[in-house]
Amino acid sequence: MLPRTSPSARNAGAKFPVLRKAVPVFAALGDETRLRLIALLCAGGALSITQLTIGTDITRQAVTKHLQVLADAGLVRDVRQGRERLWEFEPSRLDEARRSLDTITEQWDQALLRLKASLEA
Amino acid sequence: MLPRTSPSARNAGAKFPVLRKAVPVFAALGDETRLRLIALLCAGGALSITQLTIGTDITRQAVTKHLQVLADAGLVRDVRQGRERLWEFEPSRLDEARRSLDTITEQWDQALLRLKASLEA
DNA sequence: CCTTCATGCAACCATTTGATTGCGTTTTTT
DNA sequence: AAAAAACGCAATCAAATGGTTGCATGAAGG
Repeated sequence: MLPRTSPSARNAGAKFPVLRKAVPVFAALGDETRLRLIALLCAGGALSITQLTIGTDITRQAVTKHLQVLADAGLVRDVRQGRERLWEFEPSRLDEARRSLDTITEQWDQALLRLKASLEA
Repeated sequence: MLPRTSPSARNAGAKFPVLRKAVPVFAALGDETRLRLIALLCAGGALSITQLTIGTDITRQAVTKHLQVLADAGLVRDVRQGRERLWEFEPSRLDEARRSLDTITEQWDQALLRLKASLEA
């Protein structure tokens, strides 16, 4: 394996810095519990940990950890208010993620166009 | 914890079946190696496992496993050709994922509008 | 035929992840 | 001041994940 001739690996790797940045966001969204949290915060404004725990079958600490993952990905933000800690949705990173998907789709469409052109030539 | 009164948990859970379907797709995209594979297949057409391994610092078997994850998420498809197994990008699930992000953003925008309306009232 | 190239399969390993329990701290509330 | 509510921290644990090595298989090519 690993032949020294590299047929079609064209400088791949440092090719998509934008995509790279979206990795933690996708990872954070790739969990049912976390997607549910996002959906809740997105529709219901700022909610506390206790409120977000209600209706789930996991503990408050588990919810806390998921919120931390979402916060690390920049998808939510916490606001301390008295003895409560309210969490709210932060849409900017999600927009970036969607633009990443757009980029991939564009690459794909352009590849299809090139293929089509080469067939017609 | 877990007070029996459920303040703002409004029937959450079975509320977003569409989002639920996107979970494995996001999970598959939430890895740098796999995003790189997607980008390669997206730009370069069908490639073999050996070709996809070139330029990486991981083994062929590791690449195989990542391809399997992508295939389970419906993001890639394999086509056997002689002794080679070519992998190609499959755009439909990615489109679904983008629509999921759109749904979340729409929910958010509507929530903002409701908030604005309630403030003006 | 025999070699080579591309892949498949299985065992194995370290780390990460999702979740728990127990206890301590900080605000409210009475 | 004392009780309760909301939360933080740390230890712990099982399962999933990402990766490896070793060997078997299957198709091309000389």
